[in-house]
Amino acid sequence: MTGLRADAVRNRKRVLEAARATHAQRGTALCMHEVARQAGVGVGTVYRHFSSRQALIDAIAHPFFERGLANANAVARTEPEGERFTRFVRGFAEELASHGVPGHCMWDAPAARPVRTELRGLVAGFVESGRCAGTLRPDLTAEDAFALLWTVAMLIDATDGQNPEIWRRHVELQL
Amino acid sequence: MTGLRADAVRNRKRVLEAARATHAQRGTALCMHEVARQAGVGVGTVYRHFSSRQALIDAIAHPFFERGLANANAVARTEPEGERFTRFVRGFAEELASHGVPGHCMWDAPAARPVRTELRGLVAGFVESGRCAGTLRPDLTAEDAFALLWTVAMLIDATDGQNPEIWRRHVELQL
DNA sequence: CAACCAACGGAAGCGGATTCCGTTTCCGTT
DNA sequence: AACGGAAACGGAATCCGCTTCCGTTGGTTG
Repeated sequence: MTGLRADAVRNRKRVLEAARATHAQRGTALCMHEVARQAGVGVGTVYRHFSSRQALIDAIAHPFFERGLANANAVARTEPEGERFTRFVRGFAEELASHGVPGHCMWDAPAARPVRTELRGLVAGFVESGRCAGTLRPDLTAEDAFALLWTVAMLIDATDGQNPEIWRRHVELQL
Repeated sequence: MTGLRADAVRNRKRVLEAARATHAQRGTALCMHEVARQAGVGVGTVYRHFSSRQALIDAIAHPFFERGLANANAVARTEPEGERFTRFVRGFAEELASHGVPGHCMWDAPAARPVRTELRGLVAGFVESGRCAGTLRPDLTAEDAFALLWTVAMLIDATDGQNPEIWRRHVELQL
């Protein structure tokens, strides 16, 4: 019982689907009326469920964050200490590229706040492990690591998934 | 003789000045009417001289590119081979940060095309020198170097000149 | 089944870029 | 010096997308 009326639940789902579809072809340039039309609802309805364009985009990106977090946890559990950071970064980059999520959402989306915090903790752990294991330079901070993730995300955004060469090399050079 | 009428020359200059002023306080969020008002001309005039908002921003960024190029040339002339690339990157970053130019202009602006090409050549040279001198890893390509410059620019943009710590560390880590 | 209120739809409002065209200003010519 | 046409100008009008508002609809509950 979410407290939402049945039709509201249905519409919310439709809007999200339409948004994903539109986002898949228009990217972040999706437009609210278009989404509404495709969902078969009025714009007002889109706005009741997602308070702004950005909020909608954030919502689209959300499952991606979840997955990123799950990955990080898996890495923390299964990878050897020295490899955690590098494996995580690679996985993160691949996922980002194949998913077409605008990288900046990751850092801006209020919705992603808790995920981000948790991720930050995990990454800090990876960095620490890597330093101890001697596979990462000893002066690398968690901040640096996050900045690195950020640049990777931006690079992927910018090349729009095309040209995997460029960002793959960037990732490898860094590591 | 530019072929431009005297008033056109005068107005173009005024518009550019107003645009710089507005850009200085509003950043890339500058608005065409505001610029027009401040220049004491109509919006139509702004558009005759700069075909779009983006074109205007590019124009503002132009002197910065020129300076970057001049710097690169200076570096090529005066710095020891092994230091060229790192010195250039540092200078470039500092300039970018203090000038408040949106980094992406550097890469997108059609106006910056020739500058970009020339810069690319110079940077390729720096990379080559650095590799020969043994101060850069031997597998670093000119492409990589450009990607690196790009990420630095983006990082600076993102922190908006604030937080020099972050990007300075990023630069140093890379080098 | 009636009454209430959550949800809906989409027209209207708004802000900012861009266009259009009637008016004004320059400048080479006579 | 004054004429005529090309070059520039100004700014109202248009376009476009996000967001708000409010009258209507139709689930839900007693």
